[in-house]
Amino acid sequence: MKMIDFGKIERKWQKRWEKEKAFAVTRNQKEKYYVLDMFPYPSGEGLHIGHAFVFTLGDIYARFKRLQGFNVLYPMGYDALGLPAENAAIKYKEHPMDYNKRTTANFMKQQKAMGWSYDWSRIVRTDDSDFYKWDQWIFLKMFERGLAYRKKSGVNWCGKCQTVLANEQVVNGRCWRHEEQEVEVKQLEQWFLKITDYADELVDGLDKLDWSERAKKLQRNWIGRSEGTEVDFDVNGNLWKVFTTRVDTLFGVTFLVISAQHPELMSLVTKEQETDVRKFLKKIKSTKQEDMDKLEKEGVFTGSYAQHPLTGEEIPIWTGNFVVADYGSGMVMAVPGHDERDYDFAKKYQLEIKKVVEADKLPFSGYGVLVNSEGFDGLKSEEAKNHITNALQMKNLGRKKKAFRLRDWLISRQRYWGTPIPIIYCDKCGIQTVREKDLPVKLPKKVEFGKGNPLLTNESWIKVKCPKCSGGARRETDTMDTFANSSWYFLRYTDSGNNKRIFDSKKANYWMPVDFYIGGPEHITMHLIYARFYTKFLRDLGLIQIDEPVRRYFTQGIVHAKDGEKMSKSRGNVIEPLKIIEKYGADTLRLFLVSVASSDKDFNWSDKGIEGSLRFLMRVMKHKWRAKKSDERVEHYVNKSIKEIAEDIEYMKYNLAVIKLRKVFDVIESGCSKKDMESFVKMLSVFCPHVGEELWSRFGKGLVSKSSWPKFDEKKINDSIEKADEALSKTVNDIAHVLKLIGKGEKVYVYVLPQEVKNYDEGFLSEKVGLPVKVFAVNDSKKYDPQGKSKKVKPGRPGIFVE
RNA sequence: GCGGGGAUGCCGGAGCGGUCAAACGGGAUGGACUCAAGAUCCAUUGGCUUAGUGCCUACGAAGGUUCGAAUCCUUCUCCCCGCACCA
Repeated sequence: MKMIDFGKIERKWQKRWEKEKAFAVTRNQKEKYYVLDMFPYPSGEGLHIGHAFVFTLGDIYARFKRLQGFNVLYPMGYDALGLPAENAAIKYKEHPMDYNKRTTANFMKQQKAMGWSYDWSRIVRTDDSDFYKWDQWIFLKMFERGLAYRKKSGVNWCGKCQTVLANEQVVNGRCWRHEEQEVEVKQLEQWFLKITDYADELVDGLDKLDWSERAKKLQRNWIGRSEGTEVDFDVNGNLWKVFTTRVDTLFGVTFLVISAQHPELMSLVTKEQETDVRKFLKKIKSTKQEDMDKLEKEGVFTGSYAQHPLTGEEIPIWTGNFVVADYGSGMVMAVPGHDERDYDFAKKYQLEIKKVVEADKLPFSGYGVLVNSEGFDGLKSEEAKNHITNALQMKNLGRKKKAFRLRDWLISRQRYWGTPIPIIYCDKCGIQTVREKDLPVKLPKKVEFGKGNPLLTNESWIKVKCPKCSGGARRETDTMDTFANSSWYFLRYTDSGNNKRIFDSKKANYWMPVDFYIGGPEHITMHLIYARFYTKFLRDLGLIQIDEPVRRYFTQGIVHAKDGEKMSKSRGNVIEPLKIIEKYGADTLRLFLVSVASSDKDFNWSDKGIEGSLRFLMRVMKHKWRAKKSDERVEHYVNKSIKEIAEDIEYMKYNLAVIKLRKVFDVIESGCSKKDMESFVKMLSVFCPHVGEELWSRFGKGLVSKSSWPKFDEKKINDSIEKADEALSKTVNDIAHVLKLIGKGEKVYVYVLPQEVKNYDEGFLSEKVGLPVKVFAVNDSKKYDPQGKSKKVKPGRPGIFVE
């Protein structure tokens, strides 16, 4: 049997699509639909199987929407700036710029080999200064509005990356890129973006998004909004703010604790306590980040006292290792009677414990009825919160307040291959922004790698005139976090060639928001938070009208190796898409990837499985497509599958869609109308576009990729046909069963109800059973029925006699 | 600790109140074709039983709701994933 040369067919159609720019789109009257795959980092390794999977998911959806008549924007680009590129380049002793050019070309070639239907005319790459110019522009706009600022604080430093990291890039105290690398906290002055200004909106906006509950929950957790009260405590005439979610326990406060990392800590420390406090701070500094979470609560008295805002009592202020410095105000009120942590601390240092909520046993951290709380006794915790906050408000010593776990985004990176931060330091004028007309600040090509930030090695790039006084000044050598680029690239696609503006608002407003975005779950608390922040900011600049960049976010599963293990070079179980394409063809790979499991679930690679997909495509390709009239049965199956497959695709149940596709093929294989053939090929083409085009070219006009999704006729869907089919195959089984029991037979007689005779084709039965089969209607007076089997006949269940 | 997601036949994986001994794929077994192999096609693939039937046991474990549960509820066990002294 001859193998079909899928490679040849695939190259032929890929060329054709390219030549005709089949998937390039512009704004038009049709309803738009924006499908987006996360732009990849163009690694030198090329496409991996994960890419093959996700991008196939997106491509199928984009093709489907296109056939449905939408004006589909489905772009592609390269997240080419960033540490991996720089590290890879260092490793291969090649400049990142050259390295990227090479790897991107290779990447693109592989993507084309997969048959993905991108609008290649809109390609965006972040290492192009035409792109990152706008990163810088956004930064300037943020700076103007006070959203980009420089601050000295404890920041996460990864020794392997040789740069600081954002909060989001620290996983369990380790670098997100180096599992083995513990993150160090360094006190450094760095650039931050004030994402916290949008924290509230970032939480509220989630409600209207079509994201999985899981994804929304993750973001909510990450932003971590809690609503409470800010209470002012007077310390020697200065008001110190304290955030609490439990003001109802305000009368149970017996001490305050200020974070040991609080910048103002020393101003509270009295002379007598100074030695103790310093000793304590020293001890804390020497503990590793890693051990921090297992640490016992410890603290030292500062010597200062605060005044209770309602009772006027003197409350000692301690400093402790368990208070987070940059959450709330870095100082907490301790209510040992109703908080376990405070209780432990109070026990350890013999501090007073008060009961202010009725409870059998302390500590009790639940809600209840207030006691020992002056005029608030008898109130329930929930109502007491409001009453006490009001009381504080009257004295102007407290107010409602929301606190967030989200921190401002640290975007400085001490590395070369990122967007230069457009800032100039002048000894005379201080921090100056680069003038808009001087953008982009291009990365200098000449730098030395290997010792700290490479940008520091190009003095002539660093030296610059101050934009204000024209005196000697120096450029900022930090570059931006790579996530800055990905925070808005989807907007650039809407007008990627624009060299005057970041994008044309009309175009962006037409295409945005992204209707369907596919990516991994790991991006929910990084990329997707940043992207939402940037979008809101650009909206506030008046550039776009939308509030949210992504309407529907779909998280795909992970492709594991055969045994369920992680794919890795060291294990030698890596599946390379290109090799698979060579062996089986891209369509087979595509089909296999989406038919194993539901797209949101992880699944394991299987060599057997892919052969199953190949077998199916071979069968389809070898089939002699000749049109004849479709009977009722064929029409039923075809129409039903058109309906159901569309639903399955819509809900990303590609695996189920494929099953149905296989089923229709079983039915139409024995012959169908031209229209039904076309319907099948159209549906198939979404999953296997090359095979689709090839078949289409035999009987359709133009490209199947640009045809339309078949329409189904509800009236042709007739489930009783399916029932009759089931009854028929049951009968075949029954006959086989009987034959098995009696050993052998020569002739089979089947007795059916008169109205069902048409469902039982003698030829079909004979073929399946392998013996001559004679069908009689039960009311046929001339029937041959020596054992009276026709008397047992029921609807859908014929009588059988074998002799 | 908090929150989320899982556990289905030899395997992968559908199903998410009846039509379920459970789609589809893979594997295995038997058969057809063939000199043979491969490919292809057909049948079987929980147990017992029977001229096509009937029964039993099954969807992590144990209970419960229901006329009826793989599907709903409760508890438990195990796995995966987020956050984690956030006041």
